[in-house]
Amino acid sequence: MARRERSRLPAEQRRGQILAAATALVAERGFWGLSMQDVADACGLTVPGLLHHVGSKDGLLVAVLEHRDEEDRRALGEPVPGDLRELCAALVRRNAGQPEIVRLFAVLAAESLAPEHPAHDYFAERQRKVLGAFADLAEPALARQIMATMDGLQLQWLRDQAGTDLVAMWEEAARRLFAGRSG
Amino acid sequence: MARRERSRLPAEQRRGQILAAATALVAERGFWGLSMQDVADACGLTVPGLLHHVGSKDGLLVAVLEHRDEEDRRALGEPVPGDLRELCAALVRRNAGQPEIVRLFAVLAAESLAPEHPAHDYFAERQRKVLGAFADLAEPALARQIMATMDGLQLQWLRDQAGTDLVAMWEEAARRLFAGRSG
DNA sequence: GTCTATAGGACGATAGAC
DNA sequence: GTCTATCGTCCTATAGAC
Repeated sequence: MARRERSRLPAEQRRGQILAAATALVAERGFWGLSMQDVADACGLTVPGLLHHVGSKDGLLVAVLEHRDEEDRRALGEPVPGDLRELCAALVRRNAGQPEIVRLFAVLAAESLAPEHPAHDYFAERQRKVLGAFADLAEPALARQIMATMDGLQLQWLRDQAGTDLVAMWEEAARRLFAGRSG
Repeated sequence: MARRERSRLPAEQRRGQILAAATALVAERGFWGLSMQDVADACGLTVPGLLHHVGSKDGLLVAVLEHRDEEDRRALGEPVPGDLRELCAALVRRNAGQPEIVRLFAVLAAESLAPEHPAHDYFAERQRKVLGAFADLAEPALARQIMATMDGLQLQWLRDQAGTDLVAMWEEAARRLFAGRSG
């Protein structure tokens, strides 16, 4: 009866492991389809062991999203372009290198349209922020269209990842979006 | 012990009732989050009663999607515009009147990115068809951008349905998309 | 920090009666 | 066409030992 060897890790390190595993599984199944058992297995933990760290299933999702926000703040610690076209290009280049994260957000963004979804408020606020940031650099309608184009192209790209290049698709789209402007 | 009055319906009528209930619940929760119990309750049936009609949970999803395709074929029985800009405007006007259906597709489109999702192949094929149809009337890159814009604007619209007008958002976007053309 | 044990349900599906 | 009864599995969460 060989039982899986379990190691005792420092809390911070274990937390990182849990968030990585949960990110992958939420991207794959969404939140409704996520099972705490699967997350625990992926970490070599039992379910109560997992719950010790995150409190509840909802707590796990919150932790994943907060962790992403931290990473984003760190990555954009680089000088943020004041030019909207360059800012978008930077965002797209970054996303093209982390399809799993893009998928996490794509799946949760759709799932969380339901008002009682635990990430509903998070994504409502996120949309408000992104549109606001873009609208500081362009007219509001263009801001909406830019956000829509990025989201839509990402979905296409995730669906047939074989033969598509997200960055190239965006460059081509940007040419039309920014046609009547300086950049 | 008051038990819910249950009626015995002709199969075809019952099927319509089931598909309507399932459409609403899948739009709300996605496929992973859908419970056969909830569908059965909404129809005044027990779960085995429901399964008699749809075979399995996967079978129910297939039936919902096939039913949508039929409805779409019927609705576009109208003369289909040969002009891409007019075709898109017609699609958007139609979608603006049925947010629940738009949400059904938005949620399933994201969820089905996972290869083992029961609707994965359906949505891969759907993207192929839509891009193909658009590309018959415009260059391929523009076709991608148009589809992306429609999908992305719909997500924004579903998220803050309070104060946004899908048709107006699209018209504004179309002006930029079709800027260098005849229409 | 992680475990065992367990509570207490919900799940999808089947068998067989009516 | 719908039911009751039931199976076997999965689920989140808690209590308490180590």
